[in-house]
Amino acid sequence: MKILIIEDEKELAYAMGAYLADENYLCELAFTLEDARQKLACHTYDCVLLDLMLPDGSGLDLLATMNHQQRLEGVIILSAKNSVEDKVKGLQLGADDYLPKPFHQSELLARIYSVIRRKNFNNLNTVQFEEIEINLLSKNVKVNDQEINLTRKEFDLLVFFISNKNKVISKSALAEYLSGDIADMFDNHDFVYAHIKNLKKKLLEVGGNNYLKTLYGVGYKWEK
Amino acid sequence: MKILIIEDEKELAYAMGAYLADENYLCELAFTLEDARQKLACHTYDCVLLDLMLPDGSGLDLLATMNHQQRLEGVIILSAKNSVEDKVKGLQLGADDYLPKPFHQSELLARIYSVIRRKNFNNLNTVQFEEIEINLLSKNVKVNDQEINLTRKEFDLLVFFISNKNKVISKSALAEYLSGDIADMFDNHDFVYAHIKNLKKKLLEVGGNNYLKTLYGVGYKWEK
DNA sequence: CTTCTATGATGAGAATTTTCATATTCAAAA
DNA sequence: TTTTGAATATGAAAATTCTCATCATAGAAG
Repeated sequence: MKILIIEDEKELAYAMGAYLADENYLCELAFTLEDARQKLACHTYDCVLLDLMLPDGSGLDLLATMNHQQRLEGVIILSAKNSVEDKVKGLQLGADDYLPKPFHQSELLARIYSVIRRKNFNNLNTVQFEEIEINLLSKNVKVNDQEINLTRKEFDLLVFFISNKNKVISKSALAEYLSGDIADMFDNHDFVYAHIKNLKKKLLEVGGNNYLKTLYGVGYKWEK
Repeated sequence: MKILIIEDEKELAYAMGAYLADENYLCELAFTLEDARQKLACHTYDCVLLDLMLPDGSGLDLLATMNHQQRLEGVIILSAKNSVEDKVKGLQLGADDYLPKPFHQSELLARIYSVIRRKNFNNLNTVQFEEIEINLLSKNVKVNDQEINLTRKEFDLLVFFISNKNKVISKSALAEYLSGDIADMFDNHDFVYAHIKNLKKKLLEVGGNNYLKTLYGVGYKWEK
C-alpha cells in the first residue's frame, strides 16, 4: 500500500512516514503543492494524507484537481485549522476523511485503514471507460454490454492502461507490471508488443474504439 | 530500480533525476546530508549517487556511516574536486565508483548500470539450502554445482519453499503466491500440483534430495 | 482390517505466454 | 526530401502454464 504524505512541517511528515513505514506502508513525502502535483502525475497511491496549509497554496486546490481528474486515491485531510468550513469544503471536494491536528498515530492508522478499505469496496469492483466495463473481481470485461474473453495478461494490461489513463506508460513499466518482477533493462520486452496487439485485436473485434496511442520511442498512452 | 541522488546543486540534481527517470529508474533527491540520512533511514535503494561537498558536511561522512551500517546500496561518488585523495578515500570507504564532474549522462548511466550489476551478482543475491543454490537475480539454480533449468513458476515455488522452510504452507497460499493474485476460495488450484510435481522431478533428476513433505489435508513443508 | 471419501499425484492435452524472424513505421540526419 | 537506424507490429513457432481425467494414497468410519 502506497501513501503520499503532503505536509510542509517536515518533522511531522518524517515522523508520520517513519511510523507508517513501520506498519508496512510505502510512503512518499511532498512538502509543497508543486511537489505533490509532480508525484501524483507520476504515481498512483492508495491513500493521500493532505495538509491544507502549504507554502505554495491550499491543499483544497489540489483536492479539486484530483477530484476533477477522477483520481482513485482515498484522501484524508489533516488540518490544524479545524474550521467547519474547511472540513465541509474538503468533504465536498471529495475527501474521504478529515483528521484535525493534533492526532494520535493510532487514529491516523485507523483512518487510513478505513479509507483504503472503503475505496476498495467502492471502486475496485468495477471500472468503466467509455464503452468498456471491467469487473475486477470476476475479471469479466464487457464492450458495449457484450462480454469478451481476455487472457490474464490482456486483462492486466487493460486494467493498467485504464487505471493510468492519460498518462504515458513506458514499455518497461508494462513489462514490469505484467511479469510482476523488476524489469531488467537489458532484457528485451517484446512480449509486451504481443499482448498489446492481442488486446487491441480483441477490443476491435467487438466494435470497441482504439484508445491506445503509441508514442514512438516513449511508450503508450490510453486516452479518449 | 531506485536511485538516491544526493546533490546540492539543485539544477544538476533535477536534470539527473529527469534523465534517469526517463531510463526508468525511480529517483529521489536529497539536497543535504541530513535529508539523505532521513531518506536512507526509511528506504533502500539500488544505487546512491553521492556528491561530496554538501552544505552541511562531507559526503564522505555519510559514506563512512553507510559502510559501517553495511548498507547494500552501490555508491557512486560525483565530485567536482577530482582530487586523488578524495577518490582514494571514497573508494576506501566503500564507494563502488568515482565519477568526476562534469560527466556525460550516458557515462553516468553506464556507471550506474555497472555498479548495480556488480552489486547484484555478488552473493547477496544467493540463497542456499543444502545442495541447492539459488541466485535470485540471475535466476539460476544449481544443485551440487550443476545448473538446472527451472521455469518461472518452478523457480518461484522453490524460492517460496526455501524462504519458508520448516513452515507449513497451504495449497491456497501457494496458489496465491504463484498467480500473484488473491486466491479465489472457489477456484481449484490444481495447477499447484502440476508445478510441484515438475519441480520435484527436476530436482531429483540431478540427484537432489526431496525436502518437500506433503502434509495430507494441510499443505506442504520444506525441511531437511 | 476393509471400505469409503477426500486429497494429492500424474500424464496428456488445451490454452496461454513468450520468443523469434520479419515487416512496417517513425523521426532524426543527411 | 530521402535515407537510415531504431522502435513497433505482426504471425507463427516454441515454451510454459493450466486444466482435466484418471490414478494413488492417507486417514476416517465402519
